[in-house]
Amino acid sequence: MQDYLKELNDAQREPVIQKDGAMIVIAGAGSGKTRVLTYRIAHLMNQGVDAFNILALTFTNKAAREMKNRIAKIVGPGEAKNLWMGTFHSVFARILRFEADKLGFPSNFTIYDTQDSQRLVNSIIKEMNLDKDVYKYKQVYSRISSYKNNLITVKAYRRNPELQEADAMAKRPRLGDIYEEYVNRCFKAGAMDFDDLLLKTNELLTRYPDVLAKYQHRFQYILVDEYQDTNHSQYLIVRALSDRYQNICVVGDDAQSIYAFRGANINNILNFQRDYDDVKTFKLEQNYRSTNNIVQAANSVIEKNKKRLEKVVWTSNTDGEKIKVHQLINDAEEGRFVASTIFEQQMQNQLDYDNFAILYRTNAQSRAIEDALRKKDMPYRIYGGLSFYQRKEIKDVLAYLRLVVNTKDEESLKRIINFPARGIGQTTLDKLILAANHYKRSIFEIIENIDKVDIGINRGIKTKLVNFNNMIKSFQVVAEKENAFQLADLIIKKTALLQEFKKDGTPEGITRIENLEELLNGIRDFVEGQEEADASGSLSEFLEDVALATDFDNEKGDDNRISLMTVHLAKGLEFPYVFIVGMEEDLFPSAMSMNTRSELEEERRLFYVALTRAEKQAYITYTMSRYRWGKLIDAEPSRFIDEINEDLVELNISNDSYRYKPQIDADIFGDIDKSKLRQTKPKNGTPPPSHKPTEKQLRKLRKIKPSTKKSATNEELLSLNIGQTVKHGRFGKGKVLSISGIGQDKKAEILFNDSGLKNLLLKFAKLEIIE
DNA sequence: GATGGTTGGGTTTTT
DNA sequence: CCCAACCATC
Repeated sequence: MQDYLKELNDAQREPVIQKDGAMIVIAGAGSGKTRVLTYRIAHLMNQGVDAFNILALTFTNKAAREMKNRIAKIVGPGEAKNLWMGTFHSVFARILRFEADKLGFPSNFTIYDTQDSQRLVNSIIKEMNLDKDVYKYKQVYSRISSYKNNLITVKAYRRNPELQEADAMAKRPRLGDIYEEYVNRCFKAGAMDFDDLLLKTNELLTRYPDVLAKYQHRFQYILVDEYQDTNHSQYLIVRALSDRYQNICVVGDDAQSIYAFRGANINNILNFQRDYDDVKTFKLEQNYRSTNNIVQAANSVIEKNKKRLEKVVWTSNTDGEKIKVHQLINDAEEGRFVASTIFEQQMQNQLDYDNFAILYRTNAQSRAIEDALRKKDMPYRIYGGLSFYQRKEIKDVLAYLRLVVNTKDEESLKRIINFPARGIGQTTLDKLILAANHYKRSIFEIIENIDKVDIGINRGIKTKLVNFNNMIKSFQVVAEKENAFQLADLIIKKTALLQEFKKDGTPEGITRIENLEELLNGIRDFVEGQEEADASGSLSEFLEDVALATDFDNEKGDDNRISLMTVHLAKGLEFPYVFIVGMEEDLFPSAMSMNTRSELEEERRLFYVALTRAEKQAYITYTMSRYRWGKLIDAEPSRFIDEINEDLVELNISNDSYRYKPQIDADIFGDIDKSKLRQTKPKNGTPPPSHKPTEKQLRKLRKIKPSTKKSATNEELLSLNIGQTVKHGRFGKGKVLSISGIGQDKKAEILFNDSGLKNLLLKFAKLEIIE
């Protein structure tokens, strides 16, 4: 029964069996943190704690789901079902729906995403006739967001002269007014933004002691993962809920705190000992994930940070390969290098593509990589970036659904009132908004009563508004008796959204149509899943799932693909082979994060996270120039590369790359893209910028040993015949069964005596021909 | 007054 | 490169 305890080392077991009280687990990268959390929960249940009384806050919903499945295997599926697990946002959104009336919100409140919020801020700035060059909506929004995350309500802001002065100094004295109007408008729209899900939870728990008591009693054991990335608002929620029983277990790693930009407060983890009585501290320092070289390289980097908790991560794993650093001429070459290296590794070692991850600092970098992978027909999946649900066509359909559920949802209404075009333009909309603000009603209520109010529009437009109203009303009737899938299907047909996208006929239009189909499938899956689970399957639940879904939540099971994502998204994940690309000054570390020491330290932690994702091998690449906003920009290697203990690095600066030589390997695959060639060719005869290696690089360069190849030459291998016997470094002796492909693409199916049947690309396979 | 084409300004990281 | 804002056209 308790066999699972044997699967833990001593350090891991201690926090698992420590049942009560406050405890913090400082868990180094790859030290089995998830395992500890999982087993701790299972162990609590085995000791008689009811699943209903356990709350586990994780970083992604996917992490929660996986943990739940693992727990179910130990304690049984029926029990595990009742666990409360999920992200802060999704857990408290659920609680807020239940208690919404206390805060004056409808229980089917809409969740505004960042775009909705920013658009609202933008229209408020316009309505207030403020200078849009001074009041930049994105900046204003991020200011509001940070107030909310620090629990500075409008009231608190008004009471705080320092903050007001700071905004006045930044020439934005009206920021408080915008903030106030924004909050009012969200309230009127029956909408909460991401930050509200935490802020309003705090409000709920503070204003209603009985509600607080209820949830304190309910959540007798609380666990928080990735505690280093909690912000003040989240911190206060955890404190409040755990205050009664003080059975709180937080897990985190200060070295992996990378979300300060969205309000995460590293002091939450640094000061945990002060916040609770009699805190037990545990440390997990043994890394099971990575080779010793990777662990030591990561250690040598993070050492440069001043603000750290005492902790030494070590491993008993083998040294493995060194960190391989490669310099490339530009971002296109970088993409090609990564693609062919993966291809080579994959063929040589017969690996699946899902062993590889490509990590970058900014989403924009994915493009060059994608191009390279697509050309070689290598399967990949991009996480994050513009997520599926943020795409225009998807948001359009969702806006209809959102409006049906909550007609007060102003942002959805604005989005679709004239899409597809039905002759209700900006001027009409402005008048509607004016009237809505004047009568203190929602825009939709004005439309409903368009006959009774005079807002200065002509008959023709009035008719159009009445038609719009009738259409939404008819959708509502359908929503009453049919499920979400049938409604969405009807909306797409009735509004002629499909035709709208069909008529442009461009490839983008076609993907949009495909996306709409995928959305419908997604809704159908949701509805069916809910029916199976005997859940209500309501439309608003679907919309909530969608609003809070991370990209990992839509994982399609058996994918064998290369993963592409930002370093931020890679936190908590691991891959045998990791490529960290774009390691350049101003990119990683980002140019925006080099002003203060603490910002730079966060970038360094980010690099630490990137390195420690790798199990077997980490590659780092940087370019000498890259396209940024369509312009070629000179680049310099990142300072972080130099910070890795140089004994653990293998620096590869090919001499070739100093001469201009595009398409190094394109001919191998016979797929030269001429448009790209033209693009990279130096214009008006100017030679590309020359880059001389720095002194330090040269020193490292000299250390690189020449590669010792004794395998057969390319030509010999390409003329390999069926029946010949060959020897491979890892697979041993084998016989060629068949040959496929032509030229450089030639592959051989080889039956190895010990390793079985393998399919090798001859170009890369280091084979010795025996006979 | 709505619509569609063009331009110009901004671009870190995410729930 | 992508989106908001502006301008000319119907």
